[in-house]
Amino acid sequence: MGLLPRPLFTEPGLSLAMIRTADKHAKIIEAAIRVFSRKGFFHARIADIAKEAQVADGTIYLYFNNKYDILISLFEEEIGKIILEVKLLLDSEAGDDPRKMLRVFALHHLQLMDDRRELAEVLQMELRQSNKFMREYRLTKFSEYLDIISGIVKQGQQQGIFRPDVLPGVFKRAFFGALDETARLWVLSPDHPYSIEETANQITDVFIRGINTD
Amino acid sequence: MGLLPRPLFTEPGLSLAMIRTADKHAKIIEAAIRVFSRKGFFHARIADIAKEAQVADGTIYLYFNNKYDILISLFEEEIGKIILEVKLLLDSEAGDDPRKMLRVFALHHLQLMDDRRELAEVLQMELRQSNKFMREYRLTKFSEYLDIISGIVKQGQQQGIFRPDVLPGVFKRAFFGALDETARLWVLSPDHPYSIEETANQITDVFIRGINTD
Amino acid sequence: MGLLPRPLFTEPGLSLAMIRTADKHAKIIEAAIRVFSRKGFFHARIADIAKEAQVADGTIYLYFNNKYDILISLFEEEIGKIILEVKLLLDSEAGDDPRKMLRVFALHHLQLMDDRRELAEVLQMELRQSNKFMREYRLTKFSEYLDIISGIVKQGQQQGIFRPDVLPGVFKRAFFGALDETARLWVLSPDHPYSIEETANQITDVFIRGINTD
Amino acid sequence: MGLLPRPLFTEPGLSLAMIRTADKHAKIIEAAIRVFSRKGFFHARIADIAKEAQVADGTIYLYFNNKYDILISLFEEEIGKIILEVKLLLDSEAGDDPRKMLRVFALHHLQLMDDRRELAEVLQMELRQSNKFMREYRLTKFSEYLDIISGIVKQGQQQGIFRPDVLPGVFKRAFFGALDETARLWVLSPDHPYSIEETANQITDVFIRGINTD
DNA sequence: TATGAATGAGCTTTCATTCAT
DNA sequence: CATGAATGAAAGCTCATTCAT
Repeated sequence: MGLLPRPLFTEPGLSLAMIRTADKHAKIIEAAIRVFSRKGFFHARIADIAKEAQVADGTIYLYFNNKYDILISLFEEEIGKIILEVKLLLDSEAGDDPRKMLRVFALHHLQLMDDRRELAEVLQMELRQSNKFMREYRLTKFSEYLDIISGIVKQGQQQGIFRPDVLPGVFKRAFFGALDETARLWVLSPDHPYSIEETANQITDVFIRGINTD
Repeated sequence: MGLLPRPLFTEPGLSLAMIRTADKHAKIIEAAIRVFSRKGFFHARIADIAKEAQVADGTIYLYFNNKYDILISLFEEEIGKIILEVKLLLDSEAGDDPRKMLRVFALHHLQLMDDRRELAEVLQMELRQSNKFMREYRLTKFSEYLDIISGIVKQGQQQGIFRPDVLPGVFKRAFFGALDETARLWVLSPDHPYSIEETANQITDVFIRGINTD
Repeated sequence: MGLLPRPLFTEPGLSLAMIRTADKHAKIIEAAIRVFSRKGFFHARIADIAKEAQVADGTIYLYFNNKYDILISLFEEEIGKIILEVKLLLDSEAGDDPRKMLRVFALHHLQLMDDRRELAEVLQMELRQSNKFMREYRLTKFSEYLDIISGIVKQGQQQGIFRPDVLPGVFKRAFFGALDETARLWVLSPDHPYSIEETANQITDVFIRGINTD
Repeated sequence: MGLLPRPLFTEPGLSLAMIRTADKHAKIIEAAIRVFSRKGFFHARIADIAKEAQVADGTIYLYFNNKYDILISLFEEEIGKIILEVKLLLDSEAGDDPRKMLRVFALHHLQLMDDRRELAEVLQMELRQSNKFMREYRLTKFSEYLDIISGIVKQGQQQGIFRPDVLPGVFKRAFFGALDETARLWVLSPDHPYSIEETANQITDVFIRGINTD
């Protein structure tokens, strides 16, 4: 018995059970993204998600309180990951140039919406409803995402390259709205007439010209 | 029965019955706007709408095929009215100046979203879902609304005052998205930090600078 | 049209619709008694009651708020009827003699439990649980029923034929408990070894001797 | 493995394992009494009982076949203990006087219902249902408990101090019912208006006068 | 023995839609 | 045209029980 192979090294505080748990939580979220994108939140049945995740219906309730909780968790976790990604990208590719930063942000957002079509669809379709009907959940991650944009604007204004009379709180919504409405087209009709880079540049060009001091 | 009073004169093609019918149709649409804005489409019950419209549940099915049909009709009719309004306004207030036209469009859109809060909420929350789940209905009116913007852009490009490399099909979505995301803030938190005019100008300024030739 | 027969006289405030409604309410209560007696409240499904009452599942919710509400209504209504019955009987058969009254009460209670076996079973099995878990409902009718007994005792004490040191509030529970536990035997094993009259007399004899002054 | 310490001496037929087993069996029963009294049998979850007993859910199934089995075991074991107690008490305190015996029985029953409120509640609420739905289990202990009363009556009749025409089988139910319905009041509203002794005496007085020859 | 994650059958309740009046 | 009582399909969620470890 002592001869049975045992792991020589175990990550401290990360048991097999925890791995499995994390595994199932993730599996359910991923399944939910697929199902929600296919049928929408309201038409999606718990049974659909369970089937897609290859678990029993009841298992879902070991990881989430209810159907809404799946949606909210999905939002917060996925947007959380996106925030990390885009921040990393801004650091590594945009230097200290706010114009470059807007460009990077726009390209990343559109690329993401294109690459992860199913997630995009869920965000596009369900985020608005949720804000209204699940007030208890604040969708804090989403705010955080928008605040990256206003942060860039403020930085540009401090550097004197963005017009100081532009309100960052208004700009962030306008910029995000412009990108998101554009991406929405792709969700509805998957083949885009222009390339992602082209579209991202078009939009960023307008906004940068619009906000530049000169 | 023959003795019952009948209208001696009838507008051709518009009988009393039709007026009454139109009356109830409108009453139900208005009720639906209020109920959908309060509870969202999925949580709204036909019984809620019937109560709000002061008709019996069954009466609704004399004017609409089903619950979805109410939503679609609501979209098409209300957006139809908005299109008429904004076109009239563009004619009367913007002359032939595309810059002025964008300004008028933006102000009108935001003012509308502010004035008709309940309608705004329904459009904000339900339009996206519907696009996906009711493909049979094309939401043609919505496309028509967006095309007003691209029309303005094209006109400006022909006049040589807007940069020719801006794609009108991209611009229309960006501009609408910027306005709509901004208006969405008000739906969620009714008191706006800045005035509507201020906000409309901020956004239009950015876009006009962004698209201007020079 | 004026020649169509119309009811010449209509009971004020009792429309056809109201009769139908009362009808269905009663049908559901009766069905519930049968189903609850057969399977017990917890094992009884709404679908069972609906089937037994020959209505759709949903119809039940037009008349009752939920499953508990059926049980509570059943209690209050049936015990209400029993109270009326026994009061009438006491008036007509017991004169002013409290001893006779106890006898009438006992016989009536046991006879009822024997005649309406299904109702008896429901009261026997569910009344106790309900008192505990549905505190919001006070089971006021049941208290009223018990108070008939204490009323008789008080009357007997005023007339000087019952011992004044007997507490009516204790006696009422003891007397009712004695009768009800006895009746419970019949619910469990339907064939009684002794006749109802014999049993009723046995019990009443003991209690009357026990409470008589002399 | 053979080197593991083993008890050098074992009580015949009572190994350490059996003691541990008995231990857990008892712990679960005690937990079940608390949980059933709090929530009722149907609303109580196995998980609740497991938590209360500080064992895992699955462990319960090592000691009981199913949820019903816990309830039945609880009944039989607890009533078994009560029978032993009351028989001991009758021997030690009532001598050969059947009147005294009834008095002792009544006081003991009421005192028990007052002292062990949680057990009382479970017996009050669940015993009746169980009789109906778990026919396979005969609740033999409960019959045995009632038969103590009829035994006393028979003894009194043999001694000529109780009226011979009273049927012991009827009397036992009446007496028990009277006591139990009285105790039920306490379960529902914990503060009793009269002392236990007073109440026990009131009831026994009535029954003894009622059954005495004279 | 002991554990507790996983299972999936089961049921109350809701509500869009129908239709007899 | 108008009514609203009746319908019954549909689904979220619970929890007793199992079983791999």
